[in-house]
Amino acid sequence: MLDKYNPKDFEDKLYKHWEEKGYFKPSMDKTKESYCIMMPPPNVTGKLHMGHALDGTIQDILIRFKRMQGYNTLWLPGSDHASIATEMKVVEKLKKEGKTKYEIGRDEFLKETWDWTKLYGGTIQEQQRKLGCSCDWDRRRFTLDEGLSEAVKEQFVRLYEKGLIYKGKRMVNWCPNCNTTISDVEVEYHEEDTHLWHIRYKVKDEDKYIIVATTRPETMLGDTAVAVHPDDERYKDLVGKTCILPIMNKEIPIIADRFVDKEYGTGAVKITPAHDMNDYQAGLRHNLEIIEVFDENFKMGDLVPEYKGMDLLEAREKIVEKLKELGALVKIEDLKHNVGKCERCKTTIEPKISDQWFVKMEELAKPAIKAVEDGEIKFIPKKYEKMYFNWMNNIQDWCISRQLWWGHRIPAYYCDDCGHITVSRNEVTECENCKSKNVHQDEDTLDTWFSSALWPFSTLGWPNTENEDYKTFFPTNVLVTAYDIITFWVSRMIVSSLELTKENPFKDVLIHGIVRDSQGRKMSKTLGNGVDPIEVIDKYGADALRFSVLSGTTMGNDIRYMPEKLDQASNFANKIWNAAKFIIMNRPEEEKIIEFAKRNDKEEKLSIEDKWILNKVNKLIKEITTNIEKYDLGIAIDKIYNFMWNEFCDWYIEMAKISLYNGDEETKIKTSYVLDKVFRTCLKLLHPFMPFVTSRIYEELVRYDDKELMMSTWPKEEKYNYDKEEEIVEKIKEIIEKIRNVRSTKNIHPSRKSELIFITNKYNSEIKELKAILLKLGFGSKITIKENSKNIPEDAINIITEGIELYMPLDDLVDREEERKRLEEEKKRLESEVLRCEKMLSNPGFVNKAPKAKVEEEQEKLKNYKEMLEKVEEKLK
RNA sequence: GGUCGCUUAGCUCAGCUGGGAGAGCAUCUGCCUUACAAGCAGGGGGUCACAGGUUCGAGCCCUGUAGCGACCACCA
Repeated sequence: MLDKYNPKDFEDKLYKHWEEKGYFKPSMDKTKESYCIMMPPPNVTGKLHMGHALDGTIQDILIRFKRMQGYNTLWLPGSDHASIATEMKVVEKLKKEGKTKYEIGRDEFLKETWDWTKLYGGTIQEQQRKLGCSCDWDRRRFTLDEGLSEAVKEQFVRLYEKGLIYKGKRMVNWCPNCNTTISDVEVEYHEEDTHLWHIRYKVKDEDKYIIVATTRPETMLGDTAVAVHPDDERYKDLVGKTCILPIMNKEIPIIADRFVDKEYGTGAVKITPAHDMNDYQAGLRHNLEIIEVFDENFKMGDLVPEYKGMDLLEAREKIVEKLKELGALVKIEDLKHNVGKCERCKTTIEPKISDQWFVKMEELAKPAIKAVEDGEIKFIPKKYEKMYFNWMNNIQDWCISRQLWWGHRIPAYYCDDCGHITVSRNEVTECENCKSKNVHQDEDTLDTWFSSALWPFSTLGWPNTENEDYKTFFPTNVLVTAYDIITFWVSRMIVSSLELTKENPFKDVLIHGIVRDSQGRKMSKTLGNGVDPIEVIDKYGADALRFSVLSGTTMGNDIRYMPEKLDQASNFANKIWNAAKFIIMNRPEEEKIIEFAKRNDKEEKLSIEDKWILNKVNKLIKEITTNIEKYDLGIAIDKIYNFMWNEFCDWYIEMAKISLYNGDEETKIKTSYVLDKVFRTCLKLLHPFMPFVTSRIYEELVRYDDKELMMSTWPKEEKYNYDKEEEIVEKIKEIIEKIRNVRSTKNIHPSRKSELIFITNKYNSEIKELKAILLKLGFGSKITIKENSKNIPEDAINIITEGIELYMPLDDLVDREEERKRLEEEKKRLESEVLRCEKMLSNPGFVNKAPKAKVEEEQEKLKNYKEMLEKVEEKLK
């Protein structure tokens, strides 16, 4: 029995039950088409945030929908080792204990980290369970699992053997705090107030100076050139000469290079190849010496003994002072400057030259671009394809090595004797070149994305492609994620999959937006404006949370978290809960309903309103199915909401009360049957969106079989022929609404009924048939049907609609003056409608060029408006 | 700087291949009608950012302007 709606009473219980029953597992039915989604793996030690809640809800809807449609569905969950994030947390923990990772050593550190992930690794999964995610937990994977680690090695070795992975000296972003390389996409730029120091370098053997502008005077010690733009008239005669670097008193060349911006600063720039990306590139072009100014800890090196060991900012001051002394400092300009910061720890990024591993991307990108161009992989919404192409067409080589311990260690082994590098799937103990036993493995690990790029297939056992899961579920169907990782992740999955499996990893890429706070700001730890989905679930229930992140949204657009929406959602859950209570409360014995359902002549027993609601829910099935297939989830859920609340509860249940309260036994059974059927269909359509409340209610409906809602079949459209009935009931609804409107504006108490006098020759029998409904919902005391307006009390309220005219005698309650005013306004309205139609129809362009149906529609409207207008005018005489 | 988006009711957002502007919340009025006051019934409220253009017809298509946002690149 249903008591009061309280999600806590059943949500956890139901989830446990589903899991125990094994409902989340694929059926592995060979006769059925498979449908597979790989859940984007959250950080192993992460906590669920609103983004996950949205992402999980969308995927769960798709999986539950396809499961009900009979597909062999797999939704595979898992987690990501998140090298930097996790390692930093453990480093912090060690710091609190007064230790560093170097002190305890690599093995001990990894052990600590595994313990850490085991301690916190289950949190997010428990939270996903609370959300209702129907994923197959037994198949969950972790990027550092044995199998997945094999896959990572396989990818590395294959790409290396094809010459697509290389080791190179490159200028990389170095975070001095994390002590690791950071990829370009992990650098955030923040604007800072700083200065532009103008320093003059004396041109050798001439009485001229060249003035350079720099934001980092401390790097000048490592300058190996000064560059100007080749077309810059100011400096043309200096190119090819040399100048003297102050402090160092060293001769450096003046070169011309196109990368220099003539307009910026002085148009002349100092070149420090060791500490600036552009300078490094320029250095390569001009064969400049690379002189490092800093040591490996980013303190001053020993170029000038005086500064050795100094902090960079301190050194900057000293050097500026010194330049002042030397008269080399021309001026200091204030400047707002974008400084690269580490995304995680916010430390200023230093460009650094180091040995790194790279993946050559240009060739790999080509088939990945083509797959999307050819429509084999579709982005939804399509606009994100542009983002993808934009990235892929300007692709840079991917730096995959990280100076971290937590992750997949690079399977490259160096020979201490001959320097040869051996790359292998297996541990190497002997140099393949010189057979020396003095080999050691690369100390670095691989970028986390290098392993998550394999997620769609490494999780299914790849490189073993002969196993059942791989054969059944790969390629997968849809990838669901937010737009912010299209470049990091989606693009790399497509690349890796096409290279390694020769298949597209998925068919559709469903992109959703980001959940923002109520003021539209990104939710972030530093702002402290994050909303904990678990707190929301505790307060409103998982169904409400799921509803609130989807209702009224569009795929790809950001979503603002609005607590009011949760009220709407739980009100809705409560509403259908109460509708269920009503249906059950007034229901005859179930057997009688089941028996009725089996009758061949049951259609004959149905009333107009039964056929109306059946026809409407039938159309709804089609619409919702199409909407979900097109990923229009926000539209779908709002349509179900609207149908259940406004059509089913507000209209059909109110109509059904008449039969249930006053009808005979057979009518009651018939009505209960229709209530059950329509409501059951709605629950099925709603189930993917709000799985808990729908399942709980479904248990209480008539039990035709033992199937639970989530394992029941998705409703199919019936071949009804009830359009006429639908039209009639809609007409009656229109009349009832007009009656209510008039009564409401006149403040007539509901208890005050009136006679309803209809004048019609079109809807005669229908009015008779729907008499009880008109009386109840239209506050009628009696219904009379006439053919003309003779003998009707003069002061009766008059309502005119297309085909039906209605009079309500309410003598003492009617103010004649007011009633006249009301009719005047109605007249005005109709006149403007007539005018509008006439205007359109008198436009030859419209009549000649618009589709015929549209023209006829307008002609029909004009006719009806004119008829109604005549009647109103007559009334006003 | 490049690319992509957004601008619709007081607020948050929908609006399908162009054919009379919608929802939720808020607000106002009237109702405790035996599923639900977490409710029922009714109402008010919009120059669809601005300016042009295409079209018989534009919230929707094209061009431009303004404001906001995201991503990429980069600023010596």
